[in-house]
Amino acid sequence: MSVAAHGATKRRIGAESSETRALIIEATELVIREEGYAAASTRRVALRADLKPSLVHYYFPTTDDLLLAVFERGAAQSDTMIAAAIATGDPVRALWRFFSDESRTALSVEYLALAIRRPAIREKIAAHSEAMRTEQIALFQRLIGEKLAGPDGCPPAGLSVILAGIGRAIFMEGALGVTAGHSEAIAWVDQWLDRLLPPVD
Amino acid sequence: MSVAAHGATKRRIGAESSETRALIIEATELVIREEGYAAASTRRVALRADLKPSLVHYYFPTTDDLLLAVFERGAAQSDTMIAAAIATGDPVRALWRFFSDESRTALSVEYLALAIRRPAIREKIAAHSEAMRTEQIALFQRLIGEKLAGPDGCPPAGLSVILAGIGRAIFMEGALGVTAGHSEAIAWVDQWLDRLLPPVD
Amino acid sequence: MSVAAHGATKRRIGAESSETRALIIEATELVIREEGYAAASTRRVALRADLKPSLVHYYFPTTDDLLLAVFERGAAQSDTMIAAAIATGDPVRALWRFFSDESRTALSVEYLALAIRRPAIREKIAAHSEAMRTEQIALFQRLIGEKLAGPDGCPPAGLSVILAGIGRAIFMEGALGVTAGHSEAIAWVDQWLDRLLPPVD
Amino acid sequence: MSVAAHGATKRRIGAESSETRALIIEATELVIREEGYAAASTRRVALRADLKPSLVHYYFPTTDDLLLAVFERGAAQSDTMIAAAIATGDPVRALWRFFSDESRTALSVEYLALAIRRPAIREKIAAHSEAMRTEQIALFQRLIGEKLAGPDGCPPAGLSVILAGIGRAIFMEGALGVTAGHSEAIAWVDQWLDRLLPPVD
DNA sequence: GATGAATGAGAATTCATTCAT
DNA sequence: AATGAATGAATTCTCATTCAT
Repeated sequence: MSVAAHGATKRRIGAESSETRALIIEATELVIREEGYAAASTRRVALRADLKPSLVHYYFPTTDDLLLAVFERGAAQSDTMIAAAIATGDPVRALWRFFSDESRTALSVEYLALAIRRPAIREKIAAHSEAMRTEQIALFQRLIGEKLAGPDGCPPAGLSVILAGIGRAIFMEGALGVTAGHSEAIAWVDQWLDRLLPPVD
Repeated sequence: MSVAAHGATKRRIGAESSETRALIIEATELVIREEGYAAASTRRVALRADLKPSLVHYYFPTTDDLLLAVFERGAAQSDTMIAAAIATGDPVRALWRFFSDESRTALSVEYLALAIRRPAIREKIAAHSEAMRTEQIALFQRLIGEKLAGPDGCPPAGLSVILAGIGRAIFMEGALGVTAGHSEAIAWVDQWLDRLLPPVD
Repeated sequence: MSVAAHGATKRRIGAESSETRALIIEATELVIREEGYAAASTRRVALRADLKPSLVHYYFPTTDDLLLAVFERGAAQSDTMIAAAIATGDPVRALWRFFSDESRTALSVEYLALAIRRPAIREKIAAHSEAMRTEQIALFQRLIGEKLAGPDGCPPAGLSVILAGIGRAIFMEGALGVTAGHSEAIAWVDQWLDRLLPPVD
Repeated sequence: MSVAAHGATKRRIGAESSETRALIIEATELVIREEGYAAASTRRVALRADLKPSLVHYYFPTTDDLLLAVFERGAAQSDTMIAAAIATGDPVRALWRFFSDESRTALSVEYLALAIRRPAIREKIAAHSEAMRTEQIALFQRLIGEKLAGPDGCPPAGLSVILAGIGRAIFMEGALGVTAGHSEAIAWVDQWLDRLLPPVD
């Protein structure tokens, strides 16, 4: 995710490497996580980071700049986690676990809401989602490509959508306090994956 | 305390039937749909409805009151659509169609985001989600209860979560412009349902 | 206090005798007592009286009309209490007791604040204060007129100011939580009155 | 948590020394004096100071912050005046003069009304009143402590309450236009003080 | 690098008042 | 006698952003 590195779209004071910059991004993510994206204002971020509001603007001239940076950092972390999952001996199940309970999911819902309101960010989010999807499809292709023909089988592309969708649904409903059917859905996915990818013991 | 003869106890200004009231709710839903729930401010709603902001407050003293009314109307519409789906000869597939492409889904995502931030509304949304889920589980139980044992089978409760989750994921990603894997996921669900509930032709 | 009776200054719907009218006045005094005069708005009064806001305006076209009516009722009650005090065998001490702990004092502070903001009401309050003072001076004149010459003595007019002032000060400070010196001041007044008006036993 | 290096912890925007800050406080006091504490709104203060309302909020985030600052400045001025009074050769009479005609009294009544409604301010005002009282009691103790036994005598603590109470009453009534008995009360206090503290000529 | 000052816009309410029925 | 609807003004507060130092 070196998307921002080449940039300087307008003016980009505050080197990418600045500690203060990192502090601000960290604080922003915290605010979003705790109070929602709508609360990610210059003021509140500054308060949380124990910095002056002006300093936030010094590093991130516009709110979009800030939000974008936060998203990019989050996306990079997400990428790292996914890469780690893929690097395990059982990538599909590791991904499924990532989708269904990783704390990243909380943020991804906020980003989604954010995307609807901020065109500048929407693009980045869409690009990142697309890239993740493409990568996963390739992975699944390698791993279960030949299973497609089975009566139970699923195209790799579909599998990615299905796992991500069910995982996110469980998280989102859980946030609301709705849990009926969750354990059944999880159990079904587990068994389904067992059929698609018999666990090697 | 028989003082309350004139009865303003709950100040339900603007009878449920008021035209203006309906107009405001309509405008609010439009705003939410187009600009996200965070945009549902008195001002913007009034602008869209071509009314004075004060009038919006006359009918809905607080923003929560307004948002709640909008959600309730939407939930009622949703209920009607679901009832219609259930009343068809093929309720499961009708529901799946409802989940995956009904325009209601757009709003349901906004409501979800809303619920996370507004406790007053969260309760209502959670209650409604829960009720929908319960109803669907009962329905699926009746229709596919005996299929549970099959190798492909799925507990009714899980099925509700899975269909809703995949449908919502497809819609949400679609809103972002991400579509990879969607048709494959839809095709898979269709075939899966064919196995669970062989279509009667 | 039949000041308002002849009136009809603008329009005076809602006969003086109406029960609803009395209810509104009662509710307004309650609101003022509990939340201060600034809270005495049409809405809040209506809420407290469990009436529709419009009805309050029906009886009291303007807020000044309402506030005036409330003050007048309060002044009348105050007058009654003072008359009762005077009718006792020991009018001066009864008055002193009235000044120093009657719940009326709470309201009188609010009315004072009110007077500063509402010229229409200021006049009435000033007139009432003046009348009370005049009446008391006459009373004190009758009772202690001859004491003036004593080394300890006090002109009747001054006595009225002094007793009212000390009483009000004790109440106002008490509302703040400041009580240092209060019991000493009260004791002093008691002894002073004993010297001015030896208690007849 | 050594993060707080840059230190915005308490966000004390606008150093105590700022000219604008002083201007706002000055304007607020003027508004309170002329229109009562309830009129001390952002808008009106800004108007009086010929500043934008936002700027007032920049210096005083909440109305309580503003009101508190104004009170504190006033209290400081009051303290200075009292200190000056005490420093004269005849502190009791100087204090009595301060109580009965200093323009500060006008504000102190407003503050009192304010204190009843604003808990945040109440504390400060109560603390200040208490401190003033304590200081005066000590002073009076030193000056007239031995007079306590006299037939005319008054405990120092009571004296403070009495002088302040009568002074404030005269001022408050004066503001309403009521003056009957004032000169008599003042004359009586003067003579009383002469007996308690024979003037040294 | 960093920061204080300033500002215009907008948000959520509250209110008094008017009017038509 | 009573009431629902409507409205303009005010209030408190939050925010993004600009600018000068």
